[in-house]
Amino acid sequence: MGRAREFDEEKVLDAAMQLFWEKGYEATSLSDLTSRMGIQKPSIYAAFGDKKELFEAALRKYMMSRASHVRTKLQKNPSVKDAFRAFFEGVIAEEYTENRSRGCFCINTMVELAPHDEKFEILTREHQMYLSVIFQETIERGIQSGELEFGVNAKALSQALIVSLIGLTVIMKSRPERSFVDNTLEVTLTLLK
Amino acid sequence: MGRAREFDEEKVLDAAMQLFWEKGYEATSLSDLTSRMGIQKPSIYAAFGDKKELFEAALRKYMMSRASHVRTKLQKNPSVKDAFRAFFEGVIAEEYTENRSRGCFCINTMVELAPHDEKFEILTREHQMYLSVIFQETIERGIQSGELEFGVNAKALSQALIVSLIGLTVIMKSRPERSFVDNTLEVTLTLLK
DNA sequence: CATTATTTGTACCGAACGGTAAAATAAATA
DNA sequence: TATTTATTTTACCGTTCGGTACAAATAATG
Repeated sequence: MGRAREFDEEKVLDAAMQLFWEKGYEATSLSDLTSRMGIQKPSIYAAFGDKKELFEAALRKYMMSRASHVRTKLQKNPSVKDAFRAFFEGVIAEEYTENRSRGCFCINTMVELAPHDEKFEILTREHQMYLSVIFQETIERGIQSGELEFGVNAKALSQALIVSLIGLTVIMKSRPERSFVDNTLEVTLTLLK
Repeated sequence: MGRAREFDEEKVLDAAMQLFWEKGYEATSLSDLTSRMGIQKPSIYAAFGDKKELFEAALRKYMMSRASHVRTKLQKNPSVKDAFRAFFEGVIAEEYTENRSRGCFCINTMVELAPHDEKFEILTREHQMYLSVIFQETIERGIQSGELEFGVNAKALSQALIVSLIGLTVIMKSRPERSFVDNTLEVTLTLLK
């Protein structure tokens, strides 16, 4: 019964995600969204609610796919040290390949919205904690395999690596010389020694 | 000749700085600014130009005072390790003391504007590079005094510390448990051996 | 085929946006 | 004191904002 929806909900949500990711919440207008999503405002409201709810849906979608990507990448390599190196190098390469860096949607939101909106404070914090657990599991795998020393504090170390990842992601938005991030990565990876 | 200005340019610029620092560029309206600065829009335009120019002036003022504060803090302590620890702990305490964290105005701008405005890409990058030189000089002082090993790569290490500082500042916006940042700090400081 | 239920496009809402013209005000100069 | 020059206040500009009422369009149901 009733007219069938003409758009793919996942497709248009993905378009909204890209836009919010690039421009942030405030700087993205509904008119920007209708162009990019290819549907009109009433369709957006019917499917996702108001602008903030659409933003939240887009952010959740990002976080899901991001966490899964991180887990996959870290599990791919039998060596934990190599896995972290490859992961960080991948993040760096991505930013330096694209003409303009998008960084991380979650980090952008942590800066723009978390201090003024408790919902996003919680949402972004939980995502970072989740990533840090993925890091921790990887480190524990390295301890188990004997690649890392038995005495390593997996939790603290994983948290420090998350913080470095955030710092790297953020400073790359200012396009520092490549040597800056390369130096940083080398020093940071010595924490796994 | 002519009517004298009734407001203190430094005072009202400082008020604008606080506001932009808290809310960012897009989310701060001219109406917000007139309330906080205590002057009307034409006075703002006469003294500072348009919204972006006012923002830039506010950011420059912030960066100056920030760099000077960092230099002072690091120079105060004869021990380089203690100096870095005290500095990082100060940054952390500041965020956890205030009800809502403002973070760092420069970092906020790096996230919000640097990817879409080359002027702010350069401005924020140069500030971070300047801070990293201050870090580097401090580390070199530690090498000279014998507190740090002679073989330490002062430049790379200072860059890694800057990245950790950025990461810490950003993640605190999501109000993680105190143990998270404490762990991170302990691990990060091991880089100074 | 007529009815019903839903989505679509259009057109519009009041409010807020960044920015400015112009008159009123006040200080310094002549 | 009259004039000049700059600043302040007020009122307003056109545009865009997020959001919605409404009617045309379209699909499934009876």
